[in-house]
Amino acid sequence: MIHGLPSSRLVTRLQSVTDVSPLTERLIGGLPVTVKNCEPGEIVVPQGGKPSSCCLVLDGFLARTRMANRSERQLISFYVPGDIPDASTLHLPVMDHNLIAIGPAVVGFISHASVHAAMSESNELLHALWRETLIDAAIFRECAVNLGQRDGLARLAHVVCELAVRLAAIGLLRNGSISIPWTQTDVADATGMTPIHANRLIQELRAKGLVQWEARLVRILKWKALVEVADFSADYLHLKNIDRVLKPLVS
Amino acid sequence: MIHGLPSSRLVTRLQSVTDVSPLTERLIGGLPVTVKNCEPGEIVVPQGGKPSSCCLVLDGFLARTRMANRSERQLISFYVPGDIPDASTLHLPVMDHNLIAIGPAVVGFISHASVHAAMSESNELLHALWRETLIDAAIFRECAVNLGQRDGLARLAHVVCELAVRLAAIGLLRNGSISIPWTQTDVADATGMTPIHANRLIQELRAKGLVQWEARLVRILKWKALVEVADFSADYLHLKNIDRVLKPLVS
DNA sequence: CGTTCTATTGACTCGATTCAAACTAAGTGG
DNA sequence: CCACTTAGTTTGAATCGAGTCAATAGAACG
Repeated sequence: MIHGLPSSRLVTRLQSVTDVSPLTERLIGGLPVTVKNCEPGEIVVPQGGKPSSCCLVLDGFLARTRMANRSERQLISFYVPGDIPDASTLHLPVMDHNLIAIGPAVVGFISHASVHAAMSESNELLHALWRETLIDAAIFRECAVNLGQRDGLARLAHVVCELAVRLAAIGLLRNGSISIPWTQTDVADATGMTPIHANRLIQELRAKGLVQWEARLVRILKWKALVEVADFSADYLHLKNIDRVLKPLVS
Repeated sequence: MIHGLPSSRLVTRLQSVTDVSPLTERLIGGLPVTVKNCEPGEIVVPQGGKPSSCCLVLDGFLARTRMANRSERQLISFYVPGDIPDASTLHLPVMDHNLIAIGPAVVGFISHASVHAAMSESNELLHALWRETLIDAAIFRECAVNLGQRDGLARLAHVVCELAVRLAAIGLLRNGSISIPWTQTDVADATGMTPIHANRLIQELRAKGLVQWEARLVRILKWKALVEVADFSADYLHLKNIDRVLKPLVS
């Protein structure tokens, strides 16, 4: 459930990176949002489409996917509440990838026109949204490093670490657990391996006592050891107060 | 050698994506540029640094690299003349990766202050630079798809295809060849494999008659077949007049 | 003219995929 | 309420791509 204005999710997210002025917060609060419930697996914004609005994740998770060889799906990044995964359509009309719902999700659509209008009133908002797209890009880069240089177990652990930190940053980490309704096939597509192999590596993480991974709830048991296995550093997420964000994980 | 103003490289690049108004062109021409020659392998902009200027590639090639496991280097993307690889520093102060020179390169530094000043005079320029960072992000995404889903030969072919199209788009493709002073180790780091394996796959591309790969000159012999092997589509580069760009390659 | 960097080749090993199949959980409809 | 379907997870065995180790050959450079 979403309390208060849908757009408060966005404010929370922006505040995890930088301070937000009252003016900008008011402008965001004034944005007209069309809320939509999405089915698990639903294509929220399709590749090849030319959307005239941006989509803001309000609840649940989205993911960015692109096909290779007409059948292999690479999952490039996950999106959590407060993220605007298709902010790129403000300046690149055609989507070159899909945005899909991982499990049931709630999104809000905000027309490009109203976003542009708000940005013209607040330079801070403009820079904040640009910055969001840049952090998104940093996540893609880390995804490339992950897929190109780390072995299977590290890739898997890295995805868990990133999601944990991003959820912690917006206050959605519960009991040191991330609750995301992904299937092992989703995990496999995110880590560039087969579902069979993903399954075996999940078992290995469990056997090492690093995580508790039951159904779709992943509880982090040994954060430092997991970070070590994952070769994870949160620098690329460009969060402010990173120590405070990590505190509930380190314990 | 660079003819005319150094910044004309940037105008050429921007024009490959969208039209550029005379005002914006004039503003770009008025940007103060500090030119610097870079040694092969030199770190042009270091990870962890907080640059106060943007760097514009004038001649030669840069590459974006990030380390994994304290020793493995992933090469995420190449930069060609006209690109501004660190435009992200306009809004994210800390570099989370390195920019290095592939072979000798010439870059121009433009202070953040003067870029911001120019953007405040031309909304078009602001949107164009934002768009540049978004296309950069699209290249990272494709890099992730490449590393995660394609086999070695396809990854290698894909890197060649992308560079060929990007060079063609700014008129730097000569005789259907790309002339880039990379080592096979650079190629290996870009494709997520060992130099030994990169060498074997380069030989395979040669054996299939797709490319002529001698020293650091890669001539494309069979574009369509190479695209087929690479599973390449230029959509993610968001170029205008893509057919005209591809013409010298298809022949 | 030796030193260093780069390219190439061969043999061996191992991680990851493929193929095949069993098992669990959750719906669905008769 | 129970067969039946479907989606997801788990296990095993065989194969193959890619990495490692080792060594040589060539090119570039001071």
